[in-house]
Amino acid sequence: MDESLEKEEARKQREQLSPAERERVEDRVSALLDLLGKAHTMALLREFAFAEEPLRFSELEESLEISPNTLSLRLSELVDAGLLDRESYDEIPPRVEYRPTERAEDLFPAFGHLHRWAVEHALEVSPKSEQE
Amino acid sequence: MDESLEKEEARKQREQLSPAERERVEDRVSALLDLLGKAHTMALLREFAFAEEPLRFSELEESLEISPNTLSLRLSELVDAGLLDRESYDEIPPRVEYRPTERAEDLFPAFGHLHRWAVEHALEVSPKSEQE
DNA sequence: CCGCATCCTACCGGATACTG
DNA sequence: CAGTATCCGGTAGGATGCGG
Repeated sequence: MDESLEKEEARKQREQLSPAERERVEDRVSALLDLLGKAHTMALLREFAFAEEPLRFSELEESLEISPNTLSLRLSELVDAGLLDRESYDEIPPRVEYRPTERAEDLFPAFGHLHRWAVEHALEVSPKSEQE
Repeated sequence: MDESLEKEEARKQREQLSPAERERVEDRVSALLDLLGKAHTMALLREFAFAEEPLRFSELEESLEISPNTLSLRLSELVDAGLLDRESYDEIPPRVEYRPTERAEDLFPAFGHLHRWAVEHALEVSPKSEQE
């Protein structure tokens, strides 16, 4: 079975890290998934993943259906997390632009992986007798 | 720039899917991250990712610090999602074993990707005056 | 040993109205 | 335009105790 092989490799990868490092990394992953698991975060990042242009508050507010309250919160979380850069121009009317950081760009391929997984597998949310 | 290249590829990948399919896939990813973002879920799956043996309720209850209530909930969510199989043996004392499904095994490499990302990048949880 | 039932609290996220 | 302020219902998840 090459499941075992993959597992082996994962294990090796993992053991190359010192226990302290390993914990730090695992905490990071948890923190990341914690963030990604919040409402709209993925949808938000998807917008940025496929946009060439920086995006503005009201653009996002429209294209996703999300209350300004929550949008504001999510955006600042993502900025704090270092996944988005926020640039505000002091004009009238005010203009604020968000763009993904390199760190976020590095993350997008990982989404690709999840995306690929999702093409073939789904979580069984609907208890019908459909898959496999 | 090969960021653009990656983005290009992602875009292509994405456009090969019909709009309907695309939405289904994106919903799946969201559902997945929704689940993974919940408390303890990642820690739980990590246990299974590195275990050769099936795991039992009380093992998990100890190795992670999690109330039986929540553990039970998470486990059944994962079972419902088709990521874990639950096998209960009618013995005395009762024995229940959980093991990852193939679908979960297919997911673990994606974790590897996130793991690798986390080795080099962290979310900036400690924001001081270090940017700009 | 496994894990559900119950209770209880904290926080999340939506709606709406308002300000620089 | 880009948010903040306020209110409020829903739910997540910890603690505890009991049942199979």
